Amino acid sequence: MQKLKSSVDKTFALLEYFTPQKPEWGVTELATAVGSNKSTVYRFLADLCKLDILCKNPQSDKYQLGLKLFELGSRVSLKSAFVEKTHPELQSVAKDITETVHISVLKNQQVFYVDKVESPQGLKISSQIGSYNPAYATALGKILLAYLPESQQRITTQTILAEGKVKSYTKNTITKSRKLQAELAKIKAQGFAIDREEYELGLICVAVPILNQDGMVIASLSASGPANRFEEKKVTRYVATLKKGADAIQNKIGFFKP
Amino acid sequence: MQKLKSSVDKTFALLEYFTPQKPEWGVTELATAVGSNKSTVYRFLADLCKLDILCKNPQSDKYQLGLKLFELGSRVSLKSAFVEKTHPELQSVAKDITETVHISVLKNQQVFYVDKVESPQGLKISSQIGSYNPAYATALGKILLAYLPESQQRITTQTILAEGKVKSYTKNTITKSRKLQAELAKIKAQGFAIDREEYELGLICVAVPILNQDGMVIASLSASGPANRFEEKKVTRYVATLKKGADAIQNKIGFFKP
DNA sequence: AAACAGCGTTTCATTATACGAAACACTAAA
DNA sequence: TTTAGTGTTTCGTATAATGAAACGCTGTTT
Repeated sequence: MQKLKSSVDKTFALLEYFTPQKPEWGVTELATAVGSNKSTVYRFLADLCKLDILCKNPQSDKYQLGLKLFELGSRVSLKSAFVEKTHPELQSVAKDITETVHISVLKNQQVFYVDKVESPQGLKISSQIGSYNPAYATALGKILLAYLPESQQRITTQTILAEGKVKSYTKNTITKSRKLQAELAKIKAQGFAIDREEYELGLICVAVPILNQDGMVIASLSASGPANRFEEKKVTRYVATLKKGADAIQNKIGFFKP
Repeated sequence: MQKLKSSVDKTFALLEYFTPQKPEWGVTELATAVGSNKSTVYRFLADLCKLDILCKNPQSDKYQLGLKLFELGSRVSLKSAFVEKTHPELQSVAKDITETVHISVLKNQQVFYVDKVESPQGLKISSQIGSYNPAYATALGKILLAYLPESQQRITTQTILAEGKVKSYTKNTITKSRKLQAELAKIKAQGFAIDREEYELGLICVAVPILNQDGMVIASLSASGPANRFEEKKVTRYVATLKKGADAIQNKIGFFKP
């Protein structure tokens, strides 16, 4: 918190600490976590509380994210213009495939999870709407990269694979530029991407692109579940269902500028 | 913007201007709207843009709410702990009734819309998740008031009906304290609330309470649609379906502290 | 073409406000 | 009673926010 200059930066740096993993903070612990003064943090929290951006959990007497953020989040055009229209399609795809279905966009060279419909089955992957995952290690991400215009794809993959930025999540993770390029070419040729435990062991994911009327990729749609449920013959059926869903979504949203 | 002291206040005061009705702002127009200096507003917008709280629409070159807010909104415990669990129930109720279904909580003595599932029919009401409506003029709100503990109900209704705060939205809107008290008593006796064009002409809404294990009301569930579709005999069936849905939700969420 | 008007953006001296050390008020445990 | 841990308030100082003005664009008007 010491290097950030503007109050705006400081405010949202504080809010970033409120994660699903640690949704509640006391004044002192947060102050030590951000390396800032107790009274400074207190004033921020108190101000944010007055605005309902934060609120105090009466049980624990600690601060947590408040309803105002929920409201502002609902106002984001992505939410109101996109999710509300596409959600029913996700549902019908999820119902058909009986695996968890995600829709994502490329944001800051990463996969940004926009919406999901969970598998009705007990064993399912956990994911957080509004969170990020690496593009090169997921089917959703590889689709988004594969369908990028050529020049943009070159720049993006270079940035992503820059030294020190790649991480091998599993033994299957693609970390070499050569291999990624070949993979992206293959994906574009076949029209879908598959992630065979490249991000998490035991997790397989199939994804297809969602294009706008100009043929630009704007999002990707996926089904994911435990590896043992994803037999080869099922994949073909899943891809077909996903493609049908992607088509329906394309028709619903018409054009869209992310 | 001139009276607000802290930067936190100023930041969120600015964000409040980005509504569904006016989701995009230029620097100059926003500066004049808030009555502040152009460069001040510019710095705020630029800072917020860097953080993805806002982003620039490439088409219009104006600012709009960004993905970071979407992310933060998704992190609010109400969203992750409540909506994700209750949404499937809303769906099955909506499917059964074929009208738009809402779930709401009482916040600042108003009805706060937490989630909705829209009617599949063409003619349906429009509403914004994360927005507020007056409690005394809606079925959702009247339910929330009716099931409040007696002492709290007295205080809340007094505050709500304080001079100058009540507004007659239609000729049916309840604005008199006496009448509201009688209505709330009736609602609690019959177990559901109905709003016959009290908030908007042509709009009817039926609502039931969602209680926690201590018998405290924590939310309300409703079906709403055009008046001509809400015949008397249907209402009974709707109430039954809503009650079943409310029961299912109560079992799913167990206890909950709003 | 030149002048104009409308933006968003940058600059910089002034001043308001955010800052942190310390004190204070609680609560719960030793 | 002491101690240690909270959250909260105070107040002089340091710093970052402020607004007038200038700048650099763009498209329009003369």
